[in-house]
Amino acid sequence: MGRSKEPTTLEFAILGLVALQPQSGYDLLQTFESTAIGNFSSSPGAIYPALRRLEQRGLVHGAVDDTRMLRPKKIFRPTARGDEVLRSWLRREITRDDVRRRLDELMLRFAFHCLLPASASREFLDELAREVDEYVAELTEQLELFPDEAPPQGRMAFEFGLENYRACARWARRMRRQFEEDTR
Amino acid sequence: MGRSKEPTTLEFAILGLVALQPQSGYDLLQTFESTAIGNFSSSPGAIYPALRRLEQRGLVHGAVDDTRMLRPKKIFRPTARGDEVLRSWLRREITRDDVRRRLDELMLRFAFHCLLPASASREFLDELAREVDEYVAELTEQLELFPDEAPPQGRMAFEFGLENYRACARWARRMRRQFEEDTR
DNA sequence: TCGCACATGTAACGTGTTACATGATTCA
DNA sequence: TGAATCATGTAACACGTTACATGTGCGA
Repeated sequence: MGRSKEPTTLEFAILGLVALQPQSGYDLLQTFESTAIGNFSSSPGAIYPALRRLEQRGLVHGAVDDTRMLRPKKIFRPTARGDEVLRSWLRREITRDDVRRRLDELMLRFAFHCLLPASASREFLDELAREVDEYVAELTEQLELFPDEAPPQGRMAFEFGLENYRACARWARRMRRQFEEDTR
Repeated sequence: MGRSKEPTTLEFAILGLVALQPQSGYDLLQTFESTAIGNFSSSPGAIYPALRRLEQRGLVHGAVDDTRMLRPKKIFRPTARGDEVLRSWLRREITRDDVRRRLDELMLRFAFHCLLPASASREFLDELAREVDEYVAELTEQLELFPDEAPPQGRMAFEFGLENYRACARWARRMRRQFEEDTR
C-alpha cells in the first residue's frame, strides 16, 4: 500500500472524475476526448497507466460491473484514502508557483470543488484573487523595466500574460459574488 | 548533420534567444531564471542537453570566446540552417490545435517576431484573431450544452478558459492596431 | 584560504506521446 | 461475415525534473 508520491495532474484529474461519477477506463477516455478536461492530456497510453498507478497506490479501486451489457467493465471509484488525498488537494493552499506556472491545474481543482462545501469555493476564490493581484503587481513592475527602445513584440507577449492574469482576478471576483448570492 | 526531428518548444526558445543575442549556456540559464521566458522550463538539466541537441542537429554552433575574462565561455549562435528552421517556425500557419493547447508556444513565437519584417507580425495577429474567434464560437456552443442543474464550478472553470480566449482575441486586435500605427 | 559567483555538465527517474495490438459484442 | 464500436492494454521513445558533481577565478 504505497504511501509515496504526489499524484500527477492527470492522476488528480482521473481521481476527481471517478469521485464525481464512478466509471471505467474507457468512460474516462471518452470524457477526456470529448470535454474540456481533455486539455489535460488524453489517449489510452496515458490514462490506463495512470489508472493502474492510482490503483497500486490504493487511491482508487476498480470493481467489475457485471450488470451484463456488452463486455463487463471495471468501474473505478476512489478509496477512502483516495478521497482524502483528493480533498486535501482541493483545499491545498494556493501558492505563487501555482499561479505562475500551474493556473490550469488550479482551474481543474476548482472544477472539482463541487465535492466540497461552498465555503471552500469562497475561500479558494478569495485566495486566488489575492495571489493573482500580488503577481500582477510583480509583473507590472517587470513590465516597466522593459527598455523603450527594444523591439515591441517581446513586450507585447508579456502584456498578454499580464492581461490573462488580470482577467483571472476579475473572473475570481465575479465568481465569488455568485457564491454569495447562491448562499445568502 | 541531422535532418530529423521537430525541435521542442524549449529548443525553439533557446534557438530564438541565441538568434536575438548570441550567448553561452550559462547566459541562457540566467535569462530563463530571471525573465518571463522561464515559464518554459528552466534549470541546467534541461538547457544544456537541449543546447547540445541543437548543436548536434546543426541548428546552433558554439564558438569559444577568449576575450579572456573569467572563464572562457562558449558563445552559441544559430547556423544558417538554424536560422531557417527558426524563421519557418515563426511563420508557420496557426492551427486550431496551437490555439487549443499551445497558446503559450504561440506567444513565444510572437515574442521572436522582431526577427521578421512587421508584415509577418500583422499576418500572425490577423490569423490568431481569426482562429481564436472560431474557437471561442466553438467553446460558446459547448457552454450552452452544460446542463443547468449541474454543479456550477465545472462550468465556471470552463468560463474562465473562454474568458481567456476572448481576452486573447482582444489583445491580438489591439496589437494589430499598434502595428498599423507604427508602419503608416 | 574560505566562500561565492561563474560555468558546465551528468545520471536516475518518471511520465506523456505515439503507435500498435488484441479481443469481445453488436449490427448490417 | 465483415465492419464498427466497445474495452483494455503495451512497448519504444524522448523529454523534463531533480539532484548531484566538478572546477575556475575573484574578492574578503
